[in-house]
Amino acid sequence: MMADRLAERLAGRIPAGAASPQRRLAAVAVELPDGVTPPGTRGSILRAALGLFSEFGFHGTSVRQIAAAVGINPATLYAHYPSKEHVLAELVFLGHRELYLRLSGALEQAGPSTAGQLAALVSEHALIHCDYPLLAVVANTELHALSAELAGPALEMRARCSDLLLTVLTDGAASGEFEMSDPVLTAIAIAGHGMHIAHWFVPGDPYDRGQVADGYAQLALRMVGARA
Amino acid sequence: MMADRLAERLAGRIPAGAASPQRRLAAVAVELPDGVTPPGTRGSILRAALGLFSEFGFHGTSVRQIAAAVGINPATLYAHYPSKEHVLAELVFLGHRELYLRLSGALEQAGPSTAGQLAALVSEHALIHCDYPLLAVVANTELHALSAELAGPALEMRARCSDLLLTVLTDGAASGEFEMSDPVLTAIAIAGHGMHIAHWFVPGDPYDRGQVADGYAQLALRMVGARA
DNA sequence: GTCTATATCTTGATAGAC
DNA sequence: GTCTATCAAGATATAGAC
Repeated sequence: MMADRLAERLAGRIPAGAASPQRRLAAVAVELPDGVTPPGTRGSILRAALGLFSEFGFHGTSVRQIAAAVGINPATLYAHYPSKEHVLAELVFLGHRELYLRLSGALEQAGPSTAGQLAALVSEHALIHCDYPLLAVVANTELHALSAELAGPALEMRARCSDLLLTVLTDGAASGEFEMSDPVLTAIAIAGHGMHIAHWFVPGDPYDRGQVADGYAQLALRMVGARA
Repeated sequence: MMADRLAERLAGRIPAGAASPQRRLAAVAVELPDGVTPPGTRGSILRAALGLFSEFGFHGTSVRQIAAAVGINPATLYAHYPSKEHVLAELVFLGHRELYLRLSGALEQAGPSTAGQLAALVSEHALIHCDYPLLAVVANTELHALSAELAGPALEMRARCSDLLLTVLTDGAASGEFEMSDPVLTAIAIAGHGMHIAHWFVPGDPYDRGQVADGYAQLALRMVGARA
């Protein structure tokens, strides 16, 4: 089976790449969605912080490390951001906004069947976590390091994303297209899949993004008891 | 629907308890498995560190904070542990060992049908995350803060746990009891459910631990295409 | 905007009395 | 085992020259 290597990697017996087996995520490429990276040094700071925060966490990363990764003096960072926390806040918000935009876009393009809508939602959810695993890990696991004020805008986006999924599930249950013993528990389980992907996915090893999206969409349809 | 409050909480509109909505986990009770807590001050340190690490992370918690929570002088901690990292290492290992012990125990008590074995494994996996959410969060999200040497024993336990699940899934696929397009991807998705529970579960709000275990077992059986 | 230099504070960990 | 006292390093952030 081609996926044997992945099973071994997930069991911790094969580290992804040359890294240690207890890394927080398997991916390495530092990438931000198109059109959202600020120009110049500000953007460089954001990308460097993304790489470091995803690997070592917010509290495990110092301003000096970020500056060194960018190739600037630590003091220069403060010409672009008022604090280290504000750098994290921008990343966390970017991640959540991108998620909402892509999920709502996918839902708009889906047809009228709730099964199709669910598949579109779950596929897109998987794809964004394949495309931006570092951003997803930072947005999700470092959100708690923000003050309530700085976390607020991201939480608003998160709430909207939850609503999208829950609406599709309850619609499907109401129309009889789905058959679930507990729509909320099912929604929770499906929503958890995306974040998990960000931790283990490495492009083409052994799956590509499309295979992951299809696989999880199929699983979700089974979970909701969609009539085949 | 009774679970509406949970949906609202997960969307971030109702914080669990009085805490901030961006907490890393919803639970609050600091608990360690029976018979594993060291006696005296060493045990108090472990419990205090568990509460703080789960909330603020390893790098977000200082030795002084741990000592203050225990009611001892910071220097006293070093009479029981050689470093802060060693406190974390003990927690991480305890969590992983407990998981392996309970999973393998559940599997031994299950009958010969692979569907029953899967249900037993998934139920137990859910239950332990309901019972010890703080320990689960620390064991999983702070493992990366350990050196390779200190993380090793926990990783060994983790590998064994992965094997248990993957064996049941491939057995079920071989016997025809299950029907999956991709057993590895399915195993990954099912394994991810447990950790997720540790983040959102609060006893009785609105589910009790048994309902969560049953719900996830049912979902897993659907995911593997078990013949009803 | 970027730098040098530094203020101020907190950190993990140790020495040594009791 | 627990304390007081403290060290040395690293943290975030600022002042001010260019």
